[in-house]
Amino acid sequence: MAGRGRPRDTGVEGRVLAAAAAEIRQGGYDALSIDRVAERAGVAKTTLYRRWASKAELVVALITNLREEVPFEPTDDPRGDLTKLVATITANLAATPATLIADLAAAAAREPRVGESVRALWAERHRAVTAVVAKAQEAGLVLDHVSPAVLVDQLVGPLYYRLLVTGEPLTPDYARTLIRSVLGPEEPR
Amino acid sequence: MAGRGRPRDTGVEGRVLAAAAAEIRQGGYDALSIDRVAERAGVAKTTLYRRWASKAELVVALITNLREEVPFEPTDDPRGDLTKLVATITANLAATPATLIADLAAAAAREPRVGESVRALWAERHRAVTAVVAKAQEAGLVLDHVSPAVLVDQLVGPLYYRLLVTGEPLTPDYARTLIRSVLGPEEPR
DNA sequence: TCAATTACGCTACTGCAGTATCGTAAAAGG
DNA sequence: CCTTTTACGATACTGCAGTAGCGTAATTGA
Repeated sequence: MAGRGRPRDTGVEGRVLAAAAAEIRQGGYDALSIDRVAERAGVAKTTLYRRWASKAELVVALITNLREEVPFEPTDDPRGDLTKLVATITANLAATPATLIADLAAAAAREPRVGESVRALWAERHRAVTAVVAKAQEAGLVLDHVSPAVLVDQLVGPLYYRLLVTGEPLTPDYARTLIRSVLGPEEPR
Repeated sequence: MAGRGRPRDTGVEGRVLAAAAAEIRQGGYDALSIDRVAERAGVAKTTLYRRWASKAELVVALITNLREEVPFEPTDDPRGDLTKLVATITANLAATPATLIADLAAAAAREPRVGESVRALWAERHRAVTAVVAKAQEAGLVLDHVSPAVLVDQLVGPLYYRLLVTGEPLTPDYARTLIRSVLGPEEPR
């Protein structure tokens, strides 16, 4: 398995990601300078580019790395599940600087590889939301003519729309409003 | 009105915008280089920066300039109006390179002034959609508990979500699906 | 005519992402 | 031991956005 030549320094990746994390925490995407990260990690810039093809790919790797997957356990209350999921996504987005999301989206649009990575980041959550929506539909909470995939877009899309386009705040209340708009007002049991 | 010193060269703005338009048409936001635009317009780079504070502001001015306002005339068929509006927005977005939208969103997140300009660009359309949605609600096509503003987000947000996040295509069919999802299947008269 | 004021062009600069080149270090295989 | 192979560090470079400084052109007011 190990090739012929000099082996890769296994410490590089960790040191670079740590340095990058420290830099991006204070100042977002722009403030992260490849030169500074390399110096901070004690690594040559060229070595850094041997691991990640671009700044965007480094940032995606960084986020993938930081991200702790919170596995979602569906209960038998689809409405509650959906509310919780959307609230979590809203809170995560609200806690992330808009510039970071926007810059990643821009990089994703430019570089196909980054696009794939970003989509892979969201795939799991997207699946979770879709599953819960489908379950809600089975439970009769959603009209039959609605496609679950489209409904997911109509729940999550507005969050990005607010964050990236209108600039309106992402509040927990807005998340609840989105759910209500789709599922109707809550009925007392 | 005219100040004391040397008057501004009134031709600069037009020449720069024309040069910028020519550059951005082939290659998008990235390919637009301020240096090249300045040279092409026969204008010093510093003069260019005296008119627009950043590349993003120049691009916003460019788009504002190119944009021909298609005034929307509402009929007495809210569903038809809404379908038409969303279809138009979808077609416009689909025809615009994703990188341009994403880069503008990124610039808007970074520079407040650009954010205002971008939002001003969309304000008119946003108002038009909101008005039609409100009319649809009066006509009984939308349930009462739904807020028009939120419904607009749920119609337009998914378009940006697809364009910037999931990368899925923006087809006319998708626009129709969005409408159906919100207003229900079309009822034959 | 002359000073003040404002705009312009020009040159030079910083910091940035990304690339190319080259010498050298560390491993494997002969 | 020696060659091959791969990784690394260092330096230097390009093109970019944006800024600073300066000399000069064009206008107004005295």
